[in-house]
Amino acid sequence: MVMTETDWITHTLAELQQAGYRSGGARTAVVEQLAHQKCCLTAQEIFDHLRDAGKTVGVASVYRILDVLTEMELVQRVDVGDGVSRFEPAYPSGDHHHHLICTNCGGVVAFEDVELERAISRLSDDLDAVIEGHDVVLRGLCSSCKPLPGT
Amino acid sequence: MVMTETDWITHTLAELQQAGYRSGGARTAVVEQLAHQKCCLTAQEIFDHLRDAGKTVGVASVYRILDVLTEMELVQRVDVGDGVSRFEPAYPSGDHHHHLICTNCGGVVAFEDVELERAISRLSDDLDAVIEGHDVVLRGLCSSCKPLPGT
DNA sequence: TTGTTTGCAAACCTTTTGCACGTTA
DNA sequence: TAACGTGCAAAAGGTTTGCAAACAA
Repeated sequence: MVMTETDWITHTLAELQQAGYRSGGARTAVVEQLAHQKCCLTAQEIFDHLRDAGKTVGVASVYRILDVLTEMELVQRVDVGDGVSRFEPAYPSGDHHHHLICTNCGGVVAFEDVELERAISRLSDDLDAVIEGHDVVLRGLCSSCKPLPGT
Repeated sequence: MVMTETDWITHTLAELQQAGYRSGGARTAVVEQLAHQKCCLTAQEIFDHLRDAGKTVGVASVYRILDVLTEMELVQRVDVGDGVSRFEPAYPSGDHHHHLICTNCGGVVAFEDVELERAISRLSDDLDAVIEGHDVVLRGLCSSCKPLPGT
């Protein structure tokens, strides 16, 4: 069963309410914005999009809201190493993915891989640790930027 | 064959010279500091250590030097997602490792895993991309912080 | 009414840049 | 001597905090 954008919005707002948060315009706006662009949004990007849409939301609010959402694991923070945090909806089941950052065009490509996940979960035994989460970031040339074969 | 700290210092300074860089006090100091603490040093930490050791090195120089070293792949930049870049010596052969960040004590544990590397290198085919590098960051409880079994 | 949410502006922190001076080859 | 390396201070991002006004329950 796949969770749609709308489902995620509903689910997220419900979780917030259940956790005792009151509903507020800024929070709803940020949640909706996140839902619409599934992958890797900068706080600044969210802020800009909201402003373009005519909603007056302070940057600070965006950060505060992202903080709450990340804390509650409703949103996943993605760090690709350029000093800016990105955020994307965390779907409760499945849909666990990682990112390839193109060193040429700067684009972000999402991917998922079962073998990779398997290798990581095996690690908790080897490391004698409790793994709560993980991030994998690949750097390289995306399919559009990679040289053609034979050239 | 294992490269020692001293080897790495020699190797790094030689590479710099070969690349046309002149020798300078700050650069040597940073290289030595990096060699002594193999894992994950913050620019600020390097700066502090050097200052404690009585060497007057500007923060800017530390950043500039780390930049050159990273560019030349003599140093590896490690980003664990807390908004601060860390740096560690990059040993030319083998010694490729990743990090577990303890969510309790903030400690950094290095580890390496063949399966993980294998899964990642397989990905370049699946993704139709040229993978140049990768980072894996695990978050969880390190062996000292994890709850005892049965409690 | 009471405490939360929010926008604004200022503060913060890490990193970068400008520039004059010291150093290396 | 000419160009590079360095330290200092200022600037430049991204993110956080303080606070008073707006708002939900």
